[in-house]
Amino acid sequence: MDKAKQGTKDQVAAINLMLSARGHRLTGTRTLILEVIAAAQAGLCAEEIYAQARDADSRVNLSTVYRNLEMLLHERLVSALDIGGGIRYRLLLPGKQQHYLVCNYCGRVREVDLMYLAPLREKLLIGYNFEPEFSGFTIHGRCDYCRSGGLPRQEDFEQEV
Amino acid sequence: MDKAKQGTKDQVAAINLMLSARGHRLTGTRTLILEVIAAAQAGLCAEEIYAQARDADSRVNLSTVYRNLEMLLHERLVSALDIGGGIRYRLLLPGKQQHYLVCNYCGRVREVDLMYLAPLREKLLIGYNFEPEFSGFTIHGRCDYCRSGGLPRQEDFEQEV
DNA sequence: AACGCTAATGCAAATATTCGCATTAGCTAC
DNA sequence: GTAGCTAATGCGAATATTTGCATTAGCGTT
Repeated sequence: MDKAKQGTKDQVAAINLMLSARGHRLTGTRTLILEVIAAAQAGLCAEEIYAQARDADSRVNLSTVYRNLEMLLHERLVSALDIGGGIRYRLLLPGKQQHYLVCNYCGRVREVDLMYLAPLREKLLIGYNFEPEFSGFTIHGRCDYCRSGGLPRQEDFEQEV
Repeated sequence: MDKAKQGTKDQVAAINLMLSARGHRLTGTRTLILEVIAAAQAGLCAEEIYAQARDADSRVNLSTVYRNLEMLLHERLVSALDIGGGIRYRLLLPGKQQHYLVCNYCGRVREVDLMYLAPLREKLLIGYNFEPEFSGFTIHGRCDYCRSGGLPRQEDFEQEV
């Protein structure tokens, strides 16, 4: 087994532990779905996850994929990001939190350092006793490029995130 | 004509001006859809907007409603908020920006004062030359009630926002 | 007022997502 | 290891949302 595959397996094992601790059952289909998401470099849409999982086990059903994605989102183990062209899901591992700046004009996406969000967290805690869960958090706006005279409102710009 | 209706008409006229200035055409269907959204107290889902617009003109089509909602979101004239039970749309007027704290555990929603977000805006501008557009912005997390021992993970809690 | 360009519409069909329900299979307790 | 409970699954059907395309109708120009 190559290294990448082993890394995927390890990640999935870790997630399964977490799911089990939170009262979810570890099923074959669920593990399969997790493996597909963990192995992917970029974010995958529901249909892609379904297609790849079905390659491994033809009985896998699309609605099960959707149900698992919903659960994994709720447990904050995957993130969902829509920058046009549908929602794409990716693994959200502890220690490697993901926060995005998404440009409304050209679609470019970049990550924000958590440090930018930390003070907001403190203030929301103090002001509202509200504890934000920033995993997979996205902020929309106008990016450097578009503010600096880049082509405005260029649609359908996509990039690997 | 009663006062509320006049207020709605005024809002729609203001929005139409803005749309026109941005190169959109002012059509009957579009104005109808705007009137429905402006008249509503709470947020409406696409289907509700469709139903009400169709009452006024039976030829209105659901896909036109979706296309207008997409455009209005893009122009930041309406906000979309999903707290379970589907996406609900509402008017987003200048001077009355809306930013929400949404609890992931009980579903409660409350508004955040823009003042909490202002420093983040400054820092994103300085650090990334990124200008956030916070209209209709939502932050998910765990609310006061749920942090203070409220029933955890109570689903399907809904309230007027 | 008529003309031309094309955004916007309505309609139908294609996709995407959710739901109800009978069945299966993890997990716990014995 | 087996029995029982019920979360999770697969399947089909119901909704929700998007898309392609021919037609209509704003709006600027003449």
